[in-house]
Amino acid sequence: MRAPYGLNILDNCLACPVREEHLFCNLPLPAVQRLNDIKSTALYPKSAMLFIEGQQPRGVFVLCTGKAKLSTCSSEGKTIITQVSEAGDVLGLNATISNRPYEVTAEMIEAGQANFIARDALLQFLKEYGEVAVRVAEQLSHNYYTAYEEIRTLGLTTSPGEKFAKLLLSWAAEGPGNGSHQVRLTFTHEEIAEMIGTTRETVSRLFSEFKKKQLLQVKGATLTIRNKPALEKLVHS
Amino acid sequence: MRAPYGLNILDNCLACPVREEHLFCNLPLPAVQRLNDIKSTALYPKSAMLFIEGQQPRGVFVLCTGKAKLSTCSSEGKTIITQVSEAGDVLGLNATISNRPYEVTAEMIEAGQANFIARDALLQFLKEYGEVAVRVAEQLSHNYYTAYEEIRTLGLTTSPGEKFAKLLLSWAAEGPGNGSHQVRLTFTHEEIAEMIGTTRETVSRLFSEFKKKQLLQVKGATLTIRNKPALEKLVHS
DNA sequence: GCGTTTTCGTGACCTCGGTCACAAGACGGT
DNA sequence: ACCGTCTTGTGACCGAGGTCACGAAAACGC
Repeated sequence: MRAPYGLNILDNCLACPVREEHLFCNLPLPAVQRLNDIKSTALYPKSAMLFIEGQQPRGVFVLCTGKAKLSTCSSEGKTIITQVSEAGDVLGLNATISNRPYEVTAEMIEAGQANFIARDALLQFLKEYGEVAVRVAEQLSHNYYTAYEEIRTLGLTTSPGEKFAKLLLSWAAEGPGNGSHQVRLTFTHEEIAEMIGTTRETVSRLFSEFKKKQLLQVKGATLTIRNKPALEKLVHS
Repeated sequence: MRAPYGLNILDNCLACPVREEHLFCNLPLPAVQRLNDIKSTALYPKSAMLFIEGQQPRGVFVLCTGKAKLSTCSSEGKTIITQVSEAGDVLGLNATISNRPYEVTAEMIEAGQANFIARDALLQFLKEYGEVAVRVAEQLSHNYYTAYEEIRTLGLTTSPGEKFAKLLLSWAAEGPGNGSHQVRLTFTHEEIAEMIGTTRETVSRLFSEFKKKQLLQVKGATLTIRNKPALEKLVHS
């Protein structure tokens, strides 16, 4: 099936080749079948908002392809990006389960497909399939861990330099090969600043500084980490 | 039943007068009965550690009375207190569900009773009683919200003054009467500093400053908030 | 191609809050 | 009452990083 944004759409969860890699989708067949019935599939372009902080929860989005950034902002307009979600992540789960407003805004930063499951349908689904409830608990627990990692970064790391090094290492870790030193740089300095809670200028200066120290190299959109041990040392120095 | 630390122990969950007020304990009777069988009750003095960051999860602690602080610390020894738990809270749930090391240290700051449920028994319990799994999901979701609030505080609030004001208001909110302006001050400046991610000296100065500005008053262990609107204004200024 | 908008680099300045140091209370044990 | 330990108050210093300002470079639209 052809679709906009130069992407293919996959309507049938049962035919998803990577289903079993994803915590939430890796369910017994009958459950997947039911899931397939209650979800609605759509493609979202870059910059599309799946939901916005403060909205009443309509349901969850299972990200099938593409990437989304989760952010929250203060009344004065300061924004932090708390997470970048990838394929397999379930967005809006906490809000939907507890029926509280979405605590973040989810915006696509790379076009992709997401399957929406309305709140009522999800709750019914949980009741019918006990194993799904357990899976949801696991997913929530996982989300909590991610949030906790964020707290540790924000609360225990003092200098922007340290946070920046931490971020670079996390990119390297999730890259292909699991220890790759090459990363595609898809964020603006502004966005990076929002991830580590500092200003654009400081991020710019950090890039200069790290380049000068031979810690990294940037060519076009490719970032190469040249001295991983040094970065690691920076983190818990 | 009499017990040490000048406290009474309550062995029987069914006889707990406040059971229904607590998210996790407010279960159907058969489930409570089962819960009562698998838990083991103990009293903990002030400074007792329920579990320590990094330990393999043994199980969860349901706090019945008393208070516990949850904290995490960096390799360099910097510590942040992420939460102060009270009666009804379930500690160590995330680690236990996902079988990852406890992400925080739980230390009693006020002596009290806690019911321990071993991991195996808890998982078995969840399987047998579907409604408990849902309750666990709700609890996890609630934990997540708390964590998120922490992230917002750490990430979006710039000045220590603002965080301090926020903390004071949160104390006022959870005090008796829900809008009480009188709070018992049970923390040292050092601990407060760890809650808002600053230094002891800064907390001391903030107290002086806020007293001078007539925002609050301290007499013995009683803290009185004298100008709540001004504090609120400080928070999202 | 060219004009517009977004993103990036860098210098100058200055404030806030961290660090160090030391003294004064508070509290508890004997 | 005396002494040791823990907690609190405050001054002096200083440096990292936020803010402002401006120009260069890159990306985008047509």
